[in-house]
Amino acid sequence: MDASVPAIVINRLPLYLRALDLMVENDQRLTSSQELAEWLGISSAQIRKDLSHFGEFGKQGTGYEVPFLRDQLRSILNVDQLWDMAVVGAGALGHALVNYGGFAHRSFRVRAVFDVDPDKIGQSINGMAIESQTVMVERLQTMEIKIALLAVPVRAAQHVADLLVKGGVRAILSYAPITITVPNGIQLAYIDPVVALQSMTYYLTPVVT
Amino acid sequence: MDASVPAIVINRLPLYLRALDLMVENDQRLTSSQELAEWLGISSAQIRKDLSHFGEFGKQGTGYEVPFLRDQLRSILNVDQLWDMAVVGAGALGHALVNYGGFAHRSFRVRAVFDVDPDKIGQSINGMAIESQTVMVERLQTMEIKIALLAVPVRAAQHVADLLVKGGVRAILSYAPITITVPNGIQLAYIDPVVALQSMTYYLTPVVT
DNA sequence: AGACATTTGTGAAATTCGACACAATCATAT
DNA sequence: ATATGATTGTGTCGAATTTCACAAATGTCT
Ligand SMILES: NC(=O)c1ccc[n+]([C@@H]2O[C@H](COP(=O)([O-])OP(=O)(O)OC[C@H]3O[C@@H](n4cnc5c(N)ncnc54)[C@H](O)[C@@H]3O)[C@@H](O)[C@H]2O)c1
Ligand SMILES: NC(=O)c1ccc[n+]([C@@H]2O[C@H](COP(=O)([O-])OP(=O)(O)OC[C@H]3O[C@@H](n4cnc5c(N)ncnc54)[C@H](O)[C@@H]3O)[C@@H](O)[C@H]2O)c1
Repeated sequence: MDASVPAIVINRLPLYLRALDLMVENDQRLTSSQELAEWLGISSAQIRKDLSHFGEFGKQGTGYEVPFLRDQLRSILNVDQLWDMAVVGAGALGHALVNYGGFAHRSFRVRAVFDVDPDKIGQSINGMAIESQTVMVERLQTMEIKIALLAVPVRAAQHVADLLVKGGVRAILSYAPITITVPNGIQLAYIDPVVALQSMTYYLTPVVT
Repeated sequence: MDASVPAIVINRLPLYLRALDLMVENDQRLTSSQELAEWLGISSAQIRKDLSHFGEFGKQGTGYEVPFLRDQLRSILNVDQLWDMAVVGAGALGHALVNYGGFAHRSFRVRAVFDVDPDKIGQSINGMAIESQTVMVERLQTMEIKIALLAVPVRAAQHVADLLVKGGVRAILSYAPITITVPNGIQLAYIDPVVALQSMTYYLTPVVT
């Protein structure tokens, strides 16, 4: 039970939770740090140490009760509630995100979509109307949306991020491949496939041509 | 010039490269570890240390020549060549990936798309025909594709990954939210927005209802 | 009941990583 | 020519992180 748990530990918890979700789906009752470790490709000691920051969840000689540990992790990560999200940018990626069926059972749902393109505004995706960016700040506030997925072009990303913060958003997951600046206390994460790819090509032998 | 550079260092290099690409676009000639550090939100010493693993690229009192450093990073990361990629799974996400215009100028391009759905096979995305998964292994080999983007449902992910490896693919970027097992030497990375979101909600105050 | 096999939680050791601080170097101005 | 200001590359150290290893606890088997 630490005062402050290292971010690197927090970043692993969702992976533990993901593995546990799968086990619950398969009606698996018990697991162990070793089983989790093998599945995730890390050491069992690390898993035990990580969990020990938050309490004692296992039983010696037995391991962990899967549904119990899952609930504990959900509670720790504040995903024992359903979080409403906004998607900004109703382009190719925005469409995929709004239609994505993988959010709901993992504690998130898209409740609003915004764009600037007049041709797109008013259209609907998955039964949800695309709203104008001009009403975004106000809508975010009234809907009390705290999380946004940013799927706009690079040139608009910082501006939109500023508006999101103005609308009361507290966490932004940006798909735009550019560094964004947000006030202290606002959570920010990036998803950039090219960054992931370029880390892998380092280890690949270049193609001889 | 180390024998083996820590993976954590390698993972930062693409971020440096991304920042440098932006500077090149703005015709900026010179930069410094300090400027890069501010932009990326890390310390300047870290950037210098990271780069020092590979050589001396800067000039004291001046900093780094932007185009030169960019080229060096490209060379280090093996992205001074264009890598061909396959996309597997022509669903919502697969479509967005195939249409994505952000790969080309960052050293990647999608050259093949595979799916199992008979309704989708034969259709084309962005001028590229969706091919049957039954010919995938063979096609990967003849096209000498070494990188794949995995955008299939969870239940198919491990099976498709096995096929990719059989086809000679050496690096897989999986969007399926499940752990995949690959042989030693095969690069594997994941993109899971929910994992990113759940790390952020840890820091958010739960909504009171 | 007692022996045995497991597995947790955690101090301690080992390792990895990042921050600091500064000599060396370069450009520029006077 | 010299002084000045800026910035790199790196040795050193402290902090952060991971691994080790084991006592304690639990369930099972005979
Ligand atoms: N498509 C992909 O697979 C993919 C992959 C990785 C990253 N990305 C990134 O995600 C972002 C979106 O990609 P995309 O392929 O969907 O692009 P896109 O061009 O298809 O869509 C962008 C959308 O954003 C809207 N937009 C522009 N300015 C806006 C603003 N100020 N406010 C609200 N909406 C605005 C546009 O009208 C458009 O509908 C880009 O930054 C891209 O680099 C995309
Ligand atoms: N859509 C998103 O924004 C999003 C976001 C994050 C992660 N994901 C993940 O990406 C994957 C794809 O998501 P999606 O929304 O595009 O789903 P989707 O259902 O729209 O598309 C999946 C496609 O994969 C094809 N497929 C199924 N089995 C296959 C096989 N064995 N070989 C080849 N193709 C096969 C299907 O025919 C379908 O076209 C899923 O694992 C999903 O969890 C999607």
